[in-house]
Amino acid sequence: MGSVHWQDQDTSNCSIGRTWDIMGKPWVLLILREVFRGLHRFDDIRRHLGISEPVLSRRLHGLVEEGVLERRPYRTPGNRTRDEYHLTEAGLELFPLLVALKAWGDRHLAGPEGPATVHEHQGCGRPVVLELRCTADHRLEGVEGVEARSGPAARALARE
Amino acid sequence: MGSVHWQDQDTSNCSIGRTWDIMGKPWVLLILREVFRGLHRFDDIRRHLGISEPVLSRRLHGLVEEGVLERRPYRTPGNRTRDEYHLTEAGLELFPLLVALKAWGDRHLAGPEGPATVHEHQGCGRPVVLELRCTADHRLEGVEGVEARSGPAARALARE
DNA sequence: CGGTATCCTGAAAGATACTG
DNA sequence: CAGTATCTTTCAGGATACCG
Repeated sequence: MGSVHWQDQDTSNCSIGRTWDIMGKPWVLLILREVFRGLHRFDDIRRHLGISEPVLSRRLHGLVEEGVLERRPYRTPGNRTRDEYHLTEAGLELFPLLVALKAWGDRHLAGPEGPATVHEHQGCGRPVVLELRCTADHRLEGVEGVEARSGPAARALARE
Repeated sequence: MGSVHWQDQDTSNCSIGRTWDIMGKPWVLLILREVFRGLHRFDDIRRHLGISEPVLSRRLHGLVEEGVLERRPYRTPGNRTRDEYHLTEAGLELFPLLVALKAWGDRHLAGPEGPATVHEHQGCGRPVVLELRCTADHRLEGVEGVEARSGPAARALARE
């Protein structure tokens, strides 16, 4: 069978689209930002974001189901145990996504004062940046130099 | 008190929120994915995504306005000139964002066949990856080792 | 405090028809 | 081909009330 022409590929099975199906819902990325910042409890997140309870509840459930967050029981003295929401291994791997979002915003949308938060390498104290490189350790300056090719799961686009 | 619609919330002080205000709208990232893939014309994008014309039109206008895309006139023989949509400098800088999205999806949501597209370093042929490092060139393995601190534009959270 | 159930509402996606 | 205008409809977020 002939190879699929690159522009006729069906993108519905694309990883960007799939990830987007989870992360693209309203509030999700903002919720994750708060969890990365160290907020783990329902009401803390709710108050910081100004999100309504039902939506926050729904989103947290969804993220637990997707394996991005996990419940972790805790109890404050005198109260029954409750659940905190923490990032799973998979969730922690979303950090670059947030960094990418933040980096672009810092560069193109920041106010005159600069960013509200900075990420530093602990100990070293230098700013953290995202870098594109290949596995042979060549640094890439941007999209030029990158070639997109059909992968194993490429499918042809259905004709109309 | 006037309620704040979720898209009008005060994200003005956070780069993630600001970027999200643009990129978080439905279809936007998928549209950009197509443009990065080399699709530049209205109908091509429309057919590949299955998006409705009014929405595509609105999104393209928005992205032009935000400085992410620019119109570039072209003409096919015998027809009047039309516009293609191309990434601006700022738009090209969104590439890491798409890579981050794709990388996470490849790792956590891919089917058994693997990814539908692969990005390679041109010439070298090795896969392209996104790496977190600090400006002193220390490679970071993830969020551990990253310290988030208040930046110049930090503001206190308004009391309720 | 940490949610769930219900209802209401509005924004925005899609279908369709039309235009240059 | 590249859109715009209009209309309909759906869906999801917010308010509110309530429960363990």
